[in-house]
Amino acid sequence: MTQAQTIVTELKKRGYRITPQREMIVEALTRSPRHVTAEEIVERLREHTSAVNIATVYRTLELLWQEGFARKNDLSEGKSVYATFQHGPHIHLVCRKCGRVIEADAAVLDALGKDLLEQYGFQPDLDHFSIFGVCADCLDK
Amino acid sequence: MTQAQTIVTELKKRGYRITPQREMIVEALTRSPRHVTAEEIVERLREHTSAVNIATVYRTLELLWQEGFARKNDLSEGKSVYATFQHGPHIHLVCRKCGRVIEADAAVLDALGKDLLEQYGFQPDLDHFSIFGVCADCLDK
DNA sequence: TTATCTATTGCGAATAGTTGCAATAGATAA
DNA sequence: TTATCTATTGCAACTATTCGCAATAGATAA
Repeated sequence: MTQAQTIVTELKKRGYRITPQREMIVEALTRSPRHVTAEEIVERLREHTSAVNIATVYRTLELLWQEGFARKNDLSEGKSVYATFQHGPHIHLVCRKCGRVIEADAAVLDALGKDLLEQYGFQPDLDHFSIFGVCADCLDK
Repeated sequence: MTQAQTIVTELKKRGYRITPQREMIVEALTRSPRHVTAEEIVERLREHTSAVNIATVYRTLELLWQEGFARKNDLSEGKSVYATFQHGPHIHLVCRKCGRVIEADAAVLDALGKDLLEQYGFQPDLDHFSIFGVCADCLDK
């Protein structure tokens, strides 16, 4: 069973209807080795089939995010990127001076995740996570 | 010397030109007791003077953020909010299920900030910070 | 003061993402 | 199967934000 099939089955179990559009979007997302934007998903689908409307792609990605099957990430590039969990957890350190994105090990967030759960009962999404700030190069200047 | 004057003086010292628009935007931002959107700034300014263009407001807020005089925050409400440092540090826990925003003490991030600086030379902006996840109520369901 | 240089503004167009609504089509039960 | 209910889609309009470019106006030096 592919990852896409697993997700679709689980969505159905949760009461969502399974449409060809949703199947194709989930398929495209799970096949992506990296983060993708909604626009990229539409382009990829256009290669195989008559286009799926971009509003549907946004709605489906939002659904997948809400249901915990995808990560949503704002890299401050003016658009959101989405991904499934295939590639290992990591966080993005985004420099607000030069815009550079450093990939850091998600392990630095372990303690934070534990605290938030214990103190606030809040389960944070801590992989594929963005933190804004100033990078080493820009600090020197 | 007001906070607005301090910021404007410092901007000038860093080589930026001081325009009436920038002065008014900084003034409006520092007077705001809460987070504000670019649109709210424009409305506030319209009360006193002929309107400042919204593109200028966006550009100025971006500048203030880059220079470290303002926080920029995405609450996943479809718009960014900005604030200065007058009100104490806190973080937002945004539930991706119900959209609820919980304000948490920024102290939970102290250890993280230290780690990022030591391991990556990265100085993160950790007050007025958003973390997405699932809140206690939605976890129960 | 005045001239000069170029950063900043305003405008309108472009991009990213969302939303209301009527039409379509999954899912369920008969 | 077929009918029914309503979730989902597509479309077009709308909101938030950015960008290119010509006009304007701070800052500096003469």
